[in-house]
Amino acid sequence: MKAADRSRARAKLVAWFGEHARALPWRQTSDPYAIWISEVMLQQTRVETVLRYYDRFLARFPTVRALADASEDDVLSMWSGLGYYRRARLLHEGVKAVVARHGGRVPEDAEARRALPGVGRYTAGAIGSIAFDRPEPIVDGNVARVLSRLDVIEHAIGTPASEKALWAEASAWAAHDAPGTVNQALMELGATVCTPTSPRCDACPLRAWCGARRADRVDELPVPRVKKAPKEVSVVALVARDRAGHALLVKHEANDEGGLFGGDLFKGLWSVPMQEGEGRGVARELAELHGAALDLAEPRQVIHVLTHRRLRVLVHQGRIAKARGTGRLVDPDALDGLGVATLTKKVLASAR
DNA sequence: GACACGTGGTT
DNA sequence: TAACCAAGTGT
Repeated sequence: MKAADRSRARAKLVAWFGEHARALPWRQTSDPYAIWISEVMLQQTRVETVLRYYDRFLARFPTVRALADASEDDVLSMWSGLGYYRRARLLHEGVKAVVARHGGRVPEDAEARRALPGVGRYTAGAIGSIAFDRPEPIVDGNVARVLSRLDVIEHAIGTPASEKALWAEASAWAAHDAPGTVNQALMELGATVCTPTSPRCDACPLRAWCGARRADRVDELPVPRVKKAPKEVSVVALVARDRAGHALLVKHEANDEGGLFGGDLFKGLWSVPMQEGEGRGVARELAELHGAALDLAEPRQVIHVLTHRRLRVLVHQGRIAKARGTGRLVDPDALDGLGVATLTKKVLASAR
């Protein structure tokens, strides 16, 4: 888009945002720490979902120092159910780095911000523009869609050519007054008007400058990247209870055995013993490993879909007297305060 | 550069 | 209902 057009379009967009911006909690603050939290929570996650976590998380960890001083267990417990748990671990590392390197203040310097764990190009730009009013660009899924349509960018999303064009254009949009407002307005437009399907072009403040609309190609843009179908994986889970009905939970740590649960998946979270595989033999191994006795009952099935995997979990039941090692016996109805993935809750619910 | 990393809502 | 997708990052 030409600079003169962009200038008029920006003014129009900012005016539109002034009228139509949703009143979201992270828009009521200029605290860079609070904005950082919101940006990390919002990664690949819907606003409505984040609304259930944001205030609670900030109340528990109101400052950089409060979060830096917390245990990873406590951080993950407040993140429980939000998904992409590595975000929480990296955020925790990030605030610790802010304490260690920057005296507990989120750095205004762009390079210093970008160097923090869990702070990539997008998050650095979001904090910089929104909290510090610095002319730094952002490109998230919304901005990518808006700019792809506006400028008729035909390269598939995620390709180097597309990234280059989008960040260049986003830089031009942000290189003026009120970059934080401009950036948020671009995202808000993508979230509420320039939507993936059924965009409301009639209500769009930028329709006069939209190349896709002019060419009647709004539905063709942006060009999606090709995705592979999730692989189906069989998993055996063991719900072993003591006489009080408490179930054995073990902390999920990376190991060198590889396989589905040998990597970063659910790392640091508590779960019932699980192992890739199928059949009663695998269940018996799991039970033996943890000092439990396997029940005769047929396993229940739980389907849980991740981004790249479709998990078919067969939930076996067993009995146990005492937890070994780092295991703990936990009341399945009192999981608050524990970092637990939704999969674990589904597995426990299937075996009640 | 492709892939791993969660979950829930929408179509 | 299967597919898609939502304010990405790290390896």
